[in-house]
Amino acid sequence: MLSKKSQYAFKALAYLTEKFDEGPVLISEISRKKKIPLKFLENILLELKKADILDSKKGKGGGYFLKKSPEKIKVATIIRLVNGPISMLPCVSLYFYERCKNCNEKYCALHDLMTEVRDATLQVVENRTLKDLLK
Amino acid sequence: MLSKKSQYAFKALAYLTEKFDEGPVLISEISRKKKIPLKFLENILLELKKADILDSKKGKGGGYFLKKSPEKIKVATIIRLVNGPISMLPCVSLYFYERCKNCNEKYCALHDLMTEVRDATLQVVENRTLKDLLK
DNA sequence: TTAAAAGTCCACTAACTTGGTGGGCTATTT
DNA sequence: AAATAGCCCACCAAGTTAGTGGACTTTTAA
Repeated sequence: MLSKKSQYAFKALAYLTEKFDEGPVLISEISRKKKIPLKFLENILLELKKADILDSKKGKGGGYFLKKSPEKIKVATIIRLVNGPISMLPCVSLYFYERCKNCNEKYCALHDLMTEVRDATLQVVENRTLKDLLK
Repeated sequence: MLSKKSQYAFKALAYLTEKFDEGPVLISEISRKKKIPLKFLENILLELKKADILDSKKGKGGGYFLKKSPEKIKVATIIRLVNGPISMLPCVSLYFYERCKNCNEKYCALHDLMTEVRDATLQVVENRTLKDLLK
């Protein structure tokens, strides 16, 4: 399951996607409109900024905004960033790979099955962007 | 990600699938062969028994065994039982559904996207059984 | 030049989950 | 009755999640 943090991140990003042409948006505005605890949202947006998804401006007229256009930001990227691995096992993860002890990957049926699951999931999240979060 | 508990459960079930025709298998044997902490495994097997996946016999010659034949036990069932929801959001879960506040399901794009992910995942795990964990 | 606006950073916390462990009890077989 | 093997209860340490509080820095505009 996605953490609440991830859900907040998606809500905030959807909002910033809506407002993409309107310049910086206040944290407090996002917090109010999307009902996300202000300080928690602050942390989330900062993290997204450090990951080069968002940029910000300080002082009057400041706020947060998407660094790239919404159709260039994949849903998969956001999940990995805020939520962590998409795969069900470390040994089938592309971005968070860890070798599994007591399981020879070459002959492990669970490994193969979870690779299929991973690919089915990626088929969706790698081909959807923030733009698809709008209707 | 699947918890260690889930990974242990799958390893144990794979072992019991191998030994399906050979009568009850000792917890201690599974623990030894699959390198799963004994007491932890005890809890897991008991839980699987209570969920009607396994059955057991006490006393000499006792142990655990699959209650149904391996090809009748779906991977999806085990995941839901030991790990929890397969969906990424409660509001798209079939077995652990919870309404989401601040998100009108009728018009929520994230909801739709996560429904797609869910279906892609189910396509795999609903159509594989314990038998497929063997090679 | 200074006050207000707005993001940045650090540190702390309560509650929950995960991955166990220990010890005794109960049922079954020989 | 003794040995075997699962059942059950309760507890624990470490990590994660979902926050909160407070001070600091940068930018803008009066």
